[in-house]
Amino acid sequence: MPKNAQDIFKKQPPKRSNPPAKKRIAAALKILLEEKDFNSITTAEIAKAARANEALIYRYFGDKRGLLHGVLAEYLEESQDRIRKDLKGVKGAKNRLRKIVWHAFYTYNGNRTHAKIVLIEVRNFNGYYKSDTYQLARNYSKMVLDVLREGVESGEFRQDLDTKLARNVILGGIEHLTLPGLIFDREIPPDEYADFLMEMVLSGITP
Amino acid sequence: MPKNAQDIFKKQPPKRSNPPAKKRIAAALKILLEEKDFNSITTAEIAKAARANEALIYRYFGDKRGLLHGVLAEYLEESQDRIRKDLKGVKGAKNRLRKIVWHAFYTYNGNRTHAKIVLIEVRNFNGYYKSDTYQLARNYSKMVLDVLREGVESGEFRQDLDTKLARNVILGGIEHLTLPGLIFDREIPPDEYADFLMEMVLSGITP
Amino acid sequence: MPKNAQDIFKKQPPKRSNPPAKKRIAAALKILLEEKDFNSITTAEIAKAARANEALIYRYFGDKRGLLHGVLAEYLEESQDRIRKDLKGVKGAKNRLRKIVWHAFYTYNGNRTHAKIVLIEVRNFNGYYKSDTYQLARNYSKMVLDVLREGVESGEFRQDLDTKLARNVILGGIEHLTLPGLIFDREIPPDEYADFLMEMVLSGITP
Amino acid sequence: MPKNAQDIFKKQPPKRSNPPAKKRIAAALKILLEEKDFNSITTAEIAKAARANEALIYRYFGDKRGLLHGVLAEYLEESQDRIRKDLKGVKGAKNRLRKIVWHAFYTYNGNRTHAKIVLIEVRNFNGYYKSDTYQLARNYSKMVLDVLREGVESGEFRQDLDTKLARNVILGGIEHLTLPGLIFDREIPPDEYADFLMEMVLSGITP
DNA sequence: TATGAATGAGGTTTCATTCAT
DNA sequence: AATGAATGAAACCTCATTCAT
Repeated sequence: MPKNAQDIFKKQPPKRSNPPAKKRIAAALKILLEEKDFNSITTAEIAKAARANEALIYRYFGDKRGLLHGVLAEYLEESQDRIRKDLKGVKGAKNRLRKIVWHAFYTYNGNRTHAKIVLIEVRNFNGYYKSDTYQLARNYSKMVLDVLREGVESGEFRQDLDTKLARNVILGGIEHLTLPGLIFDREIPPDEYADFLMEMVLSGITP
Repeated sequence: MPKNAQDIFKKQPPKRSNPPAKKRIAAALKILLEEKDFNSITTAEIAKAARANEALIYRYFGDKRGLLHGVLAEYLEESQDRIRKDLKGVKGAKNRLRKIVWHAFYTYNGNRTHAKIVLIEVRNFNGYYKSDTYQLARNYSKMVLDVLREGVESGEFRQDLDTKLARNVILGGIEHLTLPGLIFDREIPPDEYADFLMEMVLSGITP
Repeated sequence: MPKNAQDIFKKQPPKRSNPPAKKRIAAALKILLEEKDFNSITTAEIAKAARANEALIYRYFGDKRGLLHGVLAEYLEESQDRIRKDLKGVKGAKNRLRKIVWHAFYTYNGNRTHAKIVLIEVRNFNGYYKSDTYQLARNYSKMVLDVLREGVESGEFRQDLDTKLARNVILGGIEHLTLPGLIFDREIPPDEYADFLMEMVLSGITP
Repeated sequence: MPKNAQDIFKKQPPKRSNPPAKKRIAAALKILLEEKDFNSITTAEIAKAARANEALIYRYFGDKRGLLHGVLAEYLEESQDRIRKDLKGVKGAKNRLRKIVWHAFYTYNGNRTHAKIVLIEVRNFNGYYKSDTYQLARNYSKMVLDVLREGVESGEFRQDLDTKLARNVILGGIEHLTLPGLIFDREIPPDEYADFLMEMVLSGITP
């Protein structure tokens, strides 16, 4: 969004009322999500935490659910940007795959809110799988698939590998390993989990 | 409208011999929990499903949360009874431990509602860890601890084993393995998971 | 001293047995409808006027619209009962038709709220034409049709009369004549209007 | 749906002589009034349809109601100009009266929005009868009165005619005949209705 | 002239809970 | 033991209107 770019150059020191309510609202939800689940957070609470008028939630995000999607979309964009950047220097399908997987654990570990939204909150919503946000979420899935295909082409992975199936196993594995840490509020060690998952998967993937 | 259904029960002579409303209410909640989470179930819904008056929930269980605890307590008693019975003929700490662990997976797999309450719903409540129900839940934890101590005494397990820590690892492992199956509604194979967990744990426990 | 008559109508704080809130709510809406249109009446206003809790509107009538339908249904039943009773002694299709038409004007004139609901408010609602209340409203239409058919059989009306069309003309005429009086709050003289409409219609109907 | 309204004002070429926002706002309301009643139209909707900022409604028209009055005033001026023009060549009180009456039906039939505002929307507002717009609306009433007086003077109408009363009867008749067509969205045939009304009125007026 | 941001008051509706009998 | 009636608090959401620029 060009809005972001503008804001960087805006005069921020002089006036305190500069951060627009939209940002404050999104930020407020993020903070509140650390403590309770989305359904038990009220719009009044969000507005109060954001020092914004309740109606602005509806102006900016359509409705309460839209706000959650908005927050998720932000997270997804950020993390996918970071992955793409980090992936730049990495050569070889295995290495790239490990980087991607590691990134998932790393992100989920460092940003529990992001993790909770993706793995728990959003699944309740009917419309989610038709939403724009879901399309964003699929980018990640696409990255994994692409790397798998690369690996098959380069000979790093089995020629007869069913890449889509393999992708599902990998994504399922990530969820599998992340969830307990998320719910019971324990560490989700990225290196350990990434190694574990890679080891499991590679023994079935590599030729 | 289900008014008709109610009337059937209403017009009965003041003789008490039918299944009391208390049981019907608990049963109703169990059924409803199969489909939605506790917070989205309303007391009106419960009462209707139980063909009971809403106020009876409060007479019998104090409040909505009390009802959940009541249901959980029932489940816990049942399953702990079953474990104790099943454990009768089993000799040896390892065997007994495996039985206990297997039972957990078996119960969670067969009774998702039980699993959900224990692993998800109940954790939201502040008072839970001071409740009677929590004491019941600790019995299970106690069983594991006792078996571990037995094993240490009998020499089946390492003499220097920190039994409390080991218990936590085991209970954590059970949760760990159960949760994804629960959330994503997949199978929780008791034998496979019990074997897996025992193998992992034993290599660290046995002398 | 015996309790004075006033107590019957006044609110009786110590003991209940008041007319139940459901009735008070319906009555309150009726009164409010005399002064403003349905959309500008708030549920809070209704509840206050009924000295009842706002939530009871939803318990008893489902929603605000349901309340309007409830009130209308009451009116329809009352007035149709009265027509049927009044029609008992009347012989001859013409006479019966006049009685029915006269009744419409008489009812609309005496009960502006009834008239407003039927002729104005209810038409905005999408579901109306599929509602039970609409079926009730059709009874009236059915009465007119039946009388027209009687008249055709008895020879009072033309043998080749399209009774359905004639019914529509008559009902349209009633609305046509009623509306201005309704909107501009003028008299809707039943005799005069009934005569006028009958004369217009009969000259096209009689053989 | 109001989407249509938006499209009407689609991206216009960057001509500088654009109709200013004030006109676009008034035009937008006119279009929206064809589909829903004034109360269900939101200022946001109006602004969007007009591709104007919501606040401009307040700059140009004071408030939402002021906008309605503005639109009505426009209509009234247009139609009264037309009447005056059409009346130029017409001789004789009867003929002039018929022309005026005919014009009312003609205008109402061709411009439902105009009709709705005059006959329905505006009557809810308390202040209306003290507003400038109401004074405009009285011009029409004045025209009728003037023609009646002319007729009395010229001997075309009874010498003892109560012209004010007669005016009311005529205006009432126009409303009487217009409303049903308006509400039930049927034709309002100007010739037929004008003839009918004139005939009714004249037989009581002519000496 | 025009705008984006913000707001307060109020809308309908839901729900856990209590009370009188 | 059981019920129907009632309730208060809060939920999500809408809208006309104002303000700073």
